[in-house]
Amino acid sequence: MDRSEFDLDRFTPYLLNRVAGRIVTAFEADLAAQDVSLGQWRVLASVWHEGELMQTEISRHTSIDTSTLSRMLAGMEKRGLLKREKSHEDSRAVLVRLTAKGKKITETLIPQAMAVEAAAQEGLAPGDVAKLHSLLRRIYANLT
Amino acid sequence: MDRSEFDLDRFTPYLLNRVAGRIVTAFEADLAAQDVSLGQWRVLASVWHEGELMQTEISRHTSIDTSTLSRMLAGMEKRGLLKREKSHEDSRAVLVRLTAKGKKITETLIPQAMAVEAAAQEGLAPGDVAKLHSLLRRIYANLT
DNA sequence: TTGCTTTTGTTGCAAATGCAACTATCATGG
DNA sequence: CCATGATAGTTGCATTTGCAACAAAAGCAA
Repeated sequence: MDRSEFDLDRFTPYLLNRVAGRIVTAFEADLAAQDVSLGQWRVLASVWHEGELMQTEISRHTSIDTSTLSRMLAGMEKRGLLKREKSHEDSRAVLVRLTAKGKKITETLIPQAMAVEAAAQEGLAPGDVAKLHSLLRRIYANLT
Repeated sequence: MDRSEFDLDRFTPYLLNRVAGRIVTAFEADLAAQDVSLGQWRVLASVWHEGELMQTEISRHTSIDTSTLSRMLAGMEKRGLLKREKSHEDSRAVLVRLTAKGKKITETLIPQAMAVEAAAQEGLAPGDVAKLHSLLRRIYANLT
């Protein structure tokens, strides 16, 4: 097989992964300042955004395995970032909600995350961000 | 803070991560068929593409920590996928090269990876892929 | 109702991960 | 040349991860 037939620099998954890695790196200091791991941040952002979520839904939003999530949420609850309580409609399910402390930390991190996003998108032409989002959503849908 | 000020569905890092996760999922069966982990695939693809790489360079390409990589490469070498030999120019460095077996497995996976990419990009207008790559490269450069 | 399947969440356990500490080598400034 | 700092790689060790196996609850079909 010839090398030119597979150029990593034109391979979408590679480019995506590379960018995602850089974004994480750029955000790591902010996370560390709040003593929050990347996974925990994703949980906080998801629950903050949705208001209330079952663990399975968090898992789908964050791609974190449910077993990992179970233990991660236990730790976050012990630390007082969120609380878990059994759902009334489905007594298998556990509903996760942020505490005031969890909200506060999340709302500290959100503007910092948006600053990283802004830095990442600096210099893009008007409409480029919308185009990027549109393409990413289409790709996501294609793989569903 | 108002919920509308931070919409995950318009947050670039979230969209990127979501897409990356789907791509990985779509490729997992192919990887499992070769008994290759995601990290190992990234190593194989990088070394195949470059021909020969130092471990540090592999780490930069794949975002895999050097300590993890050290052990991962040892395992891959034991399995016969690659070989490591000391560099002559810099005797600290270890040069990694694929064996015939490693090349063969990689060249089995490459077309499968490209098929996943093609499925992901299905229905995109002409020029959209180039536009996507261009945006991703710009974002990457912004965070360097 | 009963039996079978699916879904939600937790835990055991082995493997993977990543930070520190360390060695060895190279680069640079006096 | 030597001294200092930077870089490449490995290993120790504690934590994290994720696959299996499991329990409990819900859904569904007959």
